[in-house]
Amino acid sequence: MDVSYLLDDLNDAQREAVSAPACNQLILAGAGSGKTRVLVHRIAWLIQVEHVSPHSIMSVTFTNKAAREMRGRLEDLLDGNLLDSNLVGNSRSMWVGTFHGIAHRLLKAHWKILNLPQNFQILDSDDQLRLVKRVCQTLKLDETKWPPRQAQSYINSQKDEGQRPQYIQAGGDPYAVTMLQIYTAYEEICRSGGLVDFGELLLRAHELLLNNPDILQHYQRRFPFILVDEFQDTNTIQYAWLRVLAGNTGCVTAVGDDDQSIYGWRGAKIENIQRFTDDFKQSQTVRLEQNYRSTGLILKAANGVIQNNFGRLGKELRTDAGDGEPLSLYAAFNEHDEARFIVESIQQWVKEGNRYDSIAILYRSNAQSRVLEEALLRENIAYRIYGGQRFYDRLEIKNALSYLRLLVNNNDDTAFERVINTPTRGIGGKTVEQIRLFARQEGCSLWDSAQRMVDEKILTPRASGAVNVFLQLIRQLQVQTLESSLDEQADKVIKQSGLYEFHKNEKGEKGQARAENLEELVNACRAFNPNDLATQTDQEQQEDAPLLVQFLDSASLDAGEGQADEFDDAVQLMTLHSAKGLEFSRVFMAGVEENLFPHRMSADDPERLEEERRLCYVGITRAMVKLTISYAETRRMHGTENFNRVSRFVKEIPSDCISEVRLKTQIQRPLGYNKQSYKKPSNASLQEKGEDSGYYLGQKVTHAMFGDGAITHFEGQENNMRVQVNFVNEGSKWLVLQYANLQAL
DNA sequence: CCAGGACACGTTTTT
DNA sequence: CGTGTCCTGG
Repeated sequence: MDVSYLLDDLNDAQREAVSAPACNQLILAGAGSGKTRVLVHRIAWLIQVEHVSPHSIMSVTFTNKAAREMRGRLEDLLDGNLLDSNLVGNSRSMWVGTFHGIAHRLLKAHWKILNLPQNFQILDSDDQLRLVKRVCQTLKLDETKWPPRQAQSYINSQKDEGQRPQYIQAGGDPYAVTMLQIYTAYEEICRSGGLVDFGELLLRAHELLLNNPDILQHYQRRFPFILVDEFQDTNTIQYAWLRVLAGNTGCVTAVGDDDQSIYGWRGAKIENIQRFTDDFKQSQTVRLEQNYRSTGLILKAANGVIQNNFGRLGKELRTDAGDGEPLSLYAAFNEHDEARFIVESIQQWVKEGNRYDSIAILYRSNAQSRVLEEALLRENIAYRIYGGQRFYDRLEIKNALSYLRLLVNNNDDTAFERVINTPTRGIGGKTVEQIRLFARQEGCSLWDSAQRMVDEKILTPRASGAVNVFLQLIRQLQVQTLESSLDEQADKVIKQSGLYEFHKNEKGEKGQARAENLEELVNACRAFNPNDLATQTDQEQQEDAPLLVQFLDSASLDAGEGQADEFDDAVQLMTLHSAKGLEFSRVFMAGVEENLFPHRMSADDPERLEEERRLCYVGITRAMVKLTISYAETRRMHGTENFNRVSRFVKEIPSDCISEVRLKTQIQRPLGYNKQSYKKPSNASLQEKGEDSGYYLGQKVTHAMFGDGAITHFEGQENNMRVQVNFVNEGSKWLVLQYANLQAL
């Protein structure tokens, strides 16, 4: 059998990883080093050379997008080259999915032993927050003192750490005591209502294996080969689950990059990748350091920055490509100047024959996008913002899905509450509260409670009528869509419930957009094919659930990225976090200033600072051809002017990689402009400070080394006072007044 | 029900 | 400054 296609076109390190005889393997894959390719070829190698049945392989990712890509590329590779068609068919029996998707599947298969209802509901973070709010109300907690959001994140981080409430020691700490109280009550509601949040999926999947030796043994035999992508992003419970599942016999291939670990703040443990070789015995480590994405100078800059981190597993990117253009650094006066500069550079780049969609503008925080958008809008440049609200999280979509969920299961209280008065049908909060109360008394669902309150005439005639209309509507839809296809079903539901009209009539462009999204949902239903799911169905599952149920489950676990509106040729705007995994010919990193990047909140904790540095490394390595870094000397944040210095990360870039962009015209900042922006500073006026010093804004001065210039900013007081001077020949500089020895002109 | 005002808040985000 | 949330009065 000719398997050369599996190793052709790979470099030495890649070949070593693909053909490794070792059981456990850690693949440290630098940015742009062909990671997915290696992973896919490794799986194909196992199947074709090691004769591992696809049935025995599990491949785990973090996002559905990654899972889909993995399966797609694997099928492409195998379809073209596998002669044994039996194996091709079998490749579908491999499990490829997200941690959550696979956990969900385990819970679905073993619902009985887990004491879950067969049709347990998945709570997304929105549902979860509503529930936490209700718990706080029930416990009569002051919402201002104990914000439900905080409680929610407490619960989630406890679950990420594998902590059940009964094992948490609150001690005498009133914060911990209250949080624990909420957690405990929340969990009780979830248990009795058959509700499972995202963290619970992982926690239950872990407990399932831990507490049931026979089930564990079954899966250990079934999956002797496990591959995990983005291993540096695993959290405590995911790592624990993997260790249990692998046991002493399973072979784990972990692919990741400790230098790209940027999700510590949501529970990811970089330690997991660092301790892999200790916990998974006799593993071999392969480093993929050859980069196929960026020019030499971009990589040199990236390496220069990341080498300032301690405790790295060690890796240095290299390329056969030439140096390329140096990085550019632009010191803007303020965020508007920065945006203007970026837009002009974009226009220039496009004039040189490049497309808009080869460009990305990356920033640390979402708030930065507004000014950039305005500048793009002014010049009529199409742009797309990544990572806004996700499709299945949108209000109108959640409403539509709630109707569908009610059709499947009348007793779905979360869905019931959501749509009983959406669109408005005269059922107010008081009526709903009564229904809720009665349900609690009788220990029944909201649906049953509502039905009985109508039947037994407990409600006022008016409320009763309205509630009955709602109950009838749902029943009617149930009957009418019995024979319908999924998309017909969705279409009928959104139209006949009045949801479509309701959203369409919302004022402004919002109505239009929401109506379009609802139509898009129908399209998504039409396109839905359970076989496309990254997690496949197989014989172990007793019987296939109805299509609608499968669709709803997949909607709960998938952001629905495909449904986002995409422009053809647009500049891409996104945070540095959402840029991970992507690449662009031309990258702008904006707002690279102290206090913004690294963010103020991370600056004094060394570990968090290192994570910021990794984020910077991620940003730099997105660029293929040209990287431009910019920062603003003045930036308006939260309504006040901030004077930030260039980020320490810029100083970590070797100086021969980067060239500073000079202003095209000197005295770019007309003094009137500056004065204007200083008209309304609050009491501690900067102008006053300036006057204290004997200098004034706009003052022409001369400096022994830098020549002539004009004062544009003041900062600090007395001995620490610094002034910013825009020099005719040297550009703008901050100087400590005490030492600068300026001469007034 | 909804418009409008007071008020709080202000990294990063997937499932 | 800007946005989102909550509350109130019509």
